[in-house]
Amino acid sequence: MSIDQNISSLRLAILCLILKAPRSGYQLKKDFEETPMGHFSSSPGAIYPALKRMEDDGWISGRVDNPDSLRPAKILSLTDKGIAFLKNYFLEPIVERDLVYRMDQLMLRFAFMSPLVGRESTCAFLRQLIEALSSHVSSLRAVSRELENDPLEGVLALQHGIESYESTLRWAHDSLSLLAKQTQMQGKP
Amino acid sequence: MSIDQNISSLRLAILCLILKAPRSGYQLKKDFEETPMGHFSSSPGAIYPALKRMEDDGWISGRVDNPDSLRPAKILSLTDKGIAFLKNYFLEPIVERDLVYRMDQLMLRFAFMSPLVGRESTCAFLRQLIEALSSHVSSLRAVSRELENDPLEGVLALQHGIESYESTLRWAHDSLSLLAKQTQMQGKP
DNA sequence: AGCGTCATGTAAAGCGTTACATGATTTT
DNA sequence: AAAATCATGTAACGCTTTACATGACGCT
Repeated sequence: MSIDQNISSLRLAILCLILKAPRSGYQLKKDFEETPMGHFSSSPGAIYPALKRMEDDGWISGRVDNPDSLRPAKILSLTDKGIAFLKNYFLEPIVERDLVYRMDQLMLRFAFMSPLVGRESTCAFLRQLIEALSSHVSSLRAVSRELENDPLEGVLALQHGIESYESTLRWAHDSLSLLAKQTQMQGKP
Repeated sequence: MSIDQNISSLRLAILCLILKAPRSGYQLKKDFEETPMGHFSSSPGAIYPALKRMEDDGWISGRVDNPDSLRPAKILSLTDKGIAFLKNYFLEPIVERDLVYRMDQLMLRFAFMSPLVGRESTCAFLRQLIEALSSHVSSLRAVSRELENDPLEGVLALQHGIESYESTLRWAHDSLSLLAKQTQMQGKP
């Protein structure tokens, strides 16, 4: 079903950034070091090989800017294939696996999807997220109830997980209201 | 300073589980599949090599249970060296890096440290965590304030990060009160 | 003259994922 | 009799980390 079974978070973060605006490997490195996207940590030994592989895959292509300059930078842009990939990726349904293993990728999707697939799809994404989170929290609570004679610290650690998902759930509700309101206002100026 | 620069989450999770009670590779696999520790996902191709490496490092050692049985299981226990490693690891100070890149490891520490280093140290751990989280949230809020003309979705994604840390902060406060109360009560029966 | 930054990479080693392999036992 | 479970692993591949390497430019 899903076109990409697995894309690494680093690859996705890179694609998202050069979707927003084409840039060089060095600029990507800076972005990861200096912005709140920091936890897609990255050394040149991760970024440059990743760029090469994605160029080989035909998702991005580099063009040397200012070839005469003595310090030429290779500016990377998405190819049509790369754009198509991202579009498909952004529109995939959310499954429980995503919540547990790939929350970071869900947040990347949310932060970067609107320009490519529209605000409507972003709202749909949030509605799916709310659905998935609600059901996941319920099942975690069920597990928690069965842990009554486990060590207190273990129960509390699970409690932390539950509260994190609940916090994300509240955030999704709030963000959805905000986006929905803004989208309406854009419709009626 | 820090004795272990980097231990993988899988290695740490395995050590914690066999600290709680010695067990086989297969049992570890089951634990990761069936308990809320699920996100230390794991296939045999991850667990068995990790066990082998940790045996080579001298942290754990295996003893075949029921050697006569046709289905012998190799039960792994911590060595003295492994226990010493874990003890040191549990007592390391919390740094901002841990919050951003290794929250899962912090939760493992919390869940499993008490039997080895005592409730007092666990409370100290929570106090450090509260300290680190407070300061991290402040700095994220400062970043957020500078993002006023960025796309709404980007700002909201950062907001999600902030709220997650705040939720963890609330949890740490609550857990500390609970543990402190319980520890007191154990003192005066 | 030296240090920091721009800019791109390579090499080695370890870790994780997916898939495959084996063989006995228990359940349906 | 077939399927699931117990129990342990290996092989190939890709990704990440750490460290190293190169060279030009800009500031002090």
